[in-house]
Amino acid sequence: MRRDIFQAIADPTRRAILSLIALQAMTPNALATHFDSSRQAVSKHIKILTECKLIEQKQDGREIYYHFNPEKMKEVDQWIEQFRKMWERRFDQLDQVLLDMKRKKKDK
Amino acid sequence: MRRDIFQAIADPTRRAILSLIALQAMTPNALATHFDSSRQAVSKHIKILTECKLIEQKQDGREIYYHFNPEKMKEVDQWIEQFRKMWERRFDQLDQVLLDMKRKKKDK
DNA sequence: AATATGCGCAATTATTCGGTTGCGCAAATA
DNA sequence: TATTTGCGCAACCGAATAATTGCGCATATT
Repeated sequence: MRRDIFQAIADPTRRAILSLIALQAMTPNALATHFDSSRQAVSKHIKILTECKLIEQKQDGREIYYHFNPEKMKEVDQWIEQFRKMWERRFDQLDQVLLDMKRKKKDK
Repeated sequence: MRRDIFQAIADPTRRAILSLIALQAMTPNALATHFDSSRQAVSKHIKILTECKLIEQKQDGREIYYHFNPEKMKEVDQWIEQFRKMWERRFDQLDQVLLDMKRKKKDK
């Protein structure tokens, strides 16, 4: 059973769940109203998200509120980090091109 | 056939391929030497990465060099963006706590 | 020209995934 | 106390995945 964050956010429904929960903690039933699939289907997604610590539960009577855990999402950000400099560098290069164009224009 | 970036980076082998190619464009054979699985298995991953534009091919004789496309990876970063403020806010709160502690210490 | 190499494609297979349905249990409500 | 409600768990099913194997086709190399 692979249960890492990348596999967790691979599913569009789970990404939607995360976006919703990030705004406000919700119960499985409340979440399910936002989707076409059944409560159980949503609950399965919730289980996966919980197992990889992207969300956390907090019992309140018979209701369970699921909260978003930003710290875990950081891990994705950290993986992206190795590539970030590449598109930023490309941006710098574009800046350079624009500067060169300006210079040429001035030289005319 | 779902072919979005999130599904593409869900596989650990594909993530490794991306990390390697980001450093230097490579051929399928060169890539395959880094993994236990066969060249064909690696080629399949390459195909998926190509289909969702995370990498691009450049033919050179009978060899095909695959390059990393940072622009596409940006899309993941943009999705993460909606959560970033949450862990940054939490960081701010920690700062606040530290400031409060300092103040209390001074008051003593 | 004959052989070797690099590669993509197609068929096959075992495993995983996302979904539904049915169940049982505890908490709320009548 | 009887019923309803919120929820997790287990069994099952079809579709998708990841990997292997075998093939054919170009481009190099001999």
